Amino acid sequence: MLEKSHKHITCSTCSSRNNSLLGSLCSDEIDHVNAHKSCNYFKKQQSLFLEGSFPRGVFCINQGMVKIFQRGDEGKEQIIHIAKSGEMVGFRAMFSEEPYKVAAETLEESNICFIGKDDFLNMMDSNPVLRKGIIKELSKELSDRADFITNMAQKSVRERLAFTMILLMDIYNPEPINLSREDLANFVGTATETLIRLLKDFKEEGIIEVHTRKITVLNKEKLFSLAGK
Amino acid sequence: MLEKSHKHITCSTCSSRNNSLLGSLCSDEIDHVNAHKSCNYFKKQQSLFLEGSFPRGVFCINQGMVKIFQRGDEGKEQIIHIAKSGEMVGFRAMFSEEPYKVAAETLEESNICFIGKDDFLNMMDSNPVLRKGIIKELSKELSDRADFITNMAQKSVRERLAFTMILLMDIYNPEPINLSREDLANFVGTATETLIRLLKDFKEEGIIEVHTRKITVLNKEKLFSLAGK
DNA sequence: TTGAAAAAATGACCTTTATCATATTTCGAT
DNA sequence: ATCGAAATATGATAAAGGTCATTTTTTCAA
Repeated sequence: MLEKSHKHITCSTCSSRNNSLLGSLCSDEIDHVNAHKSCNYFKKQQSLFLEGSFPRGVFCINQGMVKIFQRGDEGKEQIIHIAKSGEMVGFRAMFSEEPYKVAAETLEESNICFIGKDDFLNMMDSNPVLRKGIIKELSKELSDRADFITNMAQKSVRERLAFTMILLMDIYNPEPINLSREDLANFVGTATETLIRLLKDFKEEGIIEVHTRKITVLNKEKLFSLAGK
Repeated sequence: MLEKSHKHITCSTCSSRNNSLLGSLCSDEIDHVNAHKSCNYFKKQQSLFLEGSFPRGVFCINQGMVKIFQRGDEGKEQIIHIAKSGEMVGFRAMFSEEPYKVAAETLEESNICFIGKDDFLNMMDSNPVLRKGIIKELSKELSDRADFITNMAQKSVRERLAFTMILLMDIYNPEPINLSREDLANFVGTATETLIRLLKDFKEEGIIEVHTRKITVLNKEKLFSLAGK
């Protein structure tokens, strides 16, 4: 259920919170966040923050999908991550006290809450569980990005597409993957034309099924063996 | 001055500590670390930890260089980072409570201290400045890796080599860059032969000067413009 | 419902870079 | 100082994937 207005989403009953970094908050803290946050409805392709801007707080995805990306020299996007319900985005640069090096934009209409920087940092100071959760999250993402780099450096586009589809399958599960060809190409790190050709191959090999933008994985095992994992 | 034995290196007088994450420690804490750490002399190409092993503490580089890398499917290394004096390595996976996804190995003979996991985690609990420093460091590295990914995805090998040389120049400064062609190739993410050919080009264009393994940058500006930054 | 614009698909071509083979130089142990 | 092994260098070739041009399909607003 998507709230189309700016209606308030109550943290204490937010189903996305349980498996999020804020799952550890006690009811007092939840109430405090609830009182200090703002809730917003985002249209498709609406920006949360831009490369170069300064972090003013964190975004908490109640419902929807957000792409985190960088723009390369010729304006081509490189998607670094796709965040879904329950994830928080925008806090990395907040800690490093630097302007954002990445941008964030919704991939579909979304309900996203915003917690101000000070509120969030205070919570981190007073809540060791939250703090540990965040440190753990940052560390995990560092690992993921190391894998990403190694994949980029050593794998063919075909292998990377297989790898990316496995990631996306988990993110979109149980729905089919739903991304434009261009976004998909920008996640895999290839030209849109090349991506389209490879999708056709995968389709012909019975690995996936495609209905316009919606991609369903039919043969997960084959995908794993292609990705070389 | 390199200690070739296992002689103790005293934290309170360690010159590498000032600009390190441990710079914020008070003298009591320093004494505690000093009493609980171990110091080791590492030969060239000696391993600190392997991919797949479980973190037991953190390594603190007093003197020397350490490469952090992953091994791809065909055994080819992808270097993710090169750490120098003052840097700490091995703590990322410690937080994420997972086995190491990267390995660490000295590039030259080094003096490296080791602080056990419990000692380190206790320090983090009791020292907010250290904690903030670590969170900031993790966040910065996440940014750096986003840049790394975008570079890999969108830039030519030549551009990436320029970018990598700028990084290495800062790491090795004021010494010349001193890496095997293979390590250099594994950092840039290319084949060793391709790297050698590009080095030759850079040499002919007067951008660098090469004496066997030692590479000196002659034209930093050109390097910047090549790297597209 | 339709028409224009955006997205997806296809084809032809060409550049970049990997791979394999081999020669040359440098290094390190005796 | 010398020999053998490892590292570096170079050449030839092939393949992967990018680019540009064009067509087809889909989407979305009037």
